[in-house]
Amino acid sequence: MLGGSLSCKTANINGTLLSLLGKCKSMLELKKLHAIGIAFGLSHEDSFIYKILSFSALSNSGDIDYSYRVFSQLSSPTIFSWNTIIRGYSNSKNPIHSLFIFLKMLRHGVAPDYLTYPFLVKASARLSKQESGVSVHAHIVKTGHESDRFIQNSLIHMYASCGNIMWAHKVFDSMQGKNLVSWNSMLDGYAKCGEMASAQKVFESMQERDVRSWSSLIDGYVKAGEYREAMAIFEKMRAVGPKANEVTMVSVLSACAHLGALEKGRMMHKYVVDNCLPMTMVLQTSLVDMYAKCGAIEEALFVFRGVSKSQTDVFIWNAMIGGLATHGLVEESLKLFKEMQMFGIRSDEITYLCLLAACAHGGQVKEAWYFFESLVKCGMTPTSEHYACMVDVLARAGQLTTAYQFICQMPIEPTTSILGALFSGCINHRNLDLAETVGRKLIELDPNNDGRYIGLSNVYAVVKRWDDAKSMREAMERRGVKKSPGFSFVEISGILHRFIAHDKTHPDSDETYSMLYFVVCQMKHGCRQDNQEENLLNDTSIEDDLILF
DNA sequence: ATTGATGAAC
Repeated sequence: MLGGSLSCKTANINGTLLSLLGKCKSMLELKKLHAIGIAFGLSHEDSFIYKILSFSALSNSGDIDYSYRVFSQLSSPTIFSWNTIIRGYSNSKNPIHSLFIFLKMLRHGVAPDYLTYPFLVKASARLSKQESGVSVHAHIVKTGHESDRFIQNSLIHMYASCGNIMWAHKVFDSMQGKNLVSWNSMLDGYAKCGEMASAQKVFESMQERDVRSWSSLIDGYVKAGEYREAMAIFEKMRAVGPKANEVTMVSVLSACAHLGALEKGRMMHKYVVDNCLPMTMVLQTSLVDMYAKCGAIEEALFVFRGVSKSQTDVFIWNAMIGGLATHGLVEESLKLFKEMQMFGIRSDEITYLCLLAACAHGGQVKEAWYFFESLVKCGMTPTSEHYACMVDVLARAGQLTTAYQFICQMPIEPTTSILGALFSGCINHRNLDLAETVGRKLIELDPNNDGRYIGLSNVYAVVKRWDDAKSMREAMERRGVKKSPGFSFVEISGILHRFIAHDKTHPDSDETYSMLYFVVCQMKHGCRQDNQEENLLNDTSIEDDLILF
């Protein structure tokens, strides 16, 4: 009788705690409720433990490691508890832990069920670890779960994420009753691998398309560098497709950024606001990046300043620091770096790359050395890009010998970007002997890059070694290296204009070229517009410059 | 209780 009344009281407390846990918002609250539960002897009550596990493993404000500590104290966890932990880790920063827990589970003699596998496959996908994905797949076959639609969909995605489109397709083809997720996973797989013709085909054969189908296609075009196509698909989506969401807009903004399409970018920003799309951190980063890349650094700063700094991550700081750096606002970018440290945001390799780029733009050699050294001091390993940036700093500043020595004592083999930076420096500072050595090495390393032959040929042309210049062009032709024309875009009143080097087909071509001469002339002499052509014709050094740049 | 998407530097 007495036991009965006690357990009745516990049941009441349990009920109250369960409903409070349902409204829980933070780990702090959860821990308080957990403590109360333990005090009232509920630490072995299944429903109570499940709530604790699920919140800490799955909610956005959760803490999977806390969840795991609670889990470890259970003497014989149910399959639900195992799955919760595996699921939590599959979404975490360390998806590999899902696989460790899976092993533990097998050793405990607990059989995974149809819900365990999608999480394990997802963990492998997020790790891009095909080997582990295949092991999990083998378990799936062995335990007879091969025809589960959720499992098949996650397998398609996993193989596609690992770059194995063939196997993704095999699973897809074997499926009975494909649904939208199956089609989207296949489409996204092709888009991620840059096989846009196939992605487009899948997209067109789909019976039904949702916002993810459209977003995957747009993002595929963006990743493939086909920004105009991406924008065209977005316009089509606006006309006949579902409403875009914040993920779609991230890809679209990236396309605008690469095109330098400021007006379009502003319109996309307006689209986000007008449609009340959630202003996520990722979206804000894309906006900052878009404005910075389109030359609207003030607007980039405006968006950046509007972000509540308590929620920032390293991405948005890097975008802003990098944006300021490319705008030549070196002081500001270094100041922002200090601010970032004040907010306790840990800088990473990319931050240092941005800082080194800033130094390259501002000619700050001393600061560059400082950053390069602190990168190493912070326990990071400089990548070839860091070396390339450092060489760029030295080469731009004319310290060609130092740059050369720096390259010689690197622990890695010089890449083409490292030597390319030195090569440009040699040309800019007219060290044509070193330019020749480096240029020849570059061609040896990268015989299919047309720019290297042309660059070296131009060097010979400047020193009037016409035969050598010619032989460079011939070597290029002999090896079948295709000349890819340089081009750029400029956006005027929302219309994108493309300029190809030496192309004169644009209706305003004459005017453009006369402006170009004017600008070059001004840079050279600060001369006035009325005698520009005369000046230009009389000055052969301008021709040298036009050849070299 | 399950599956599918997005950001920074070159």
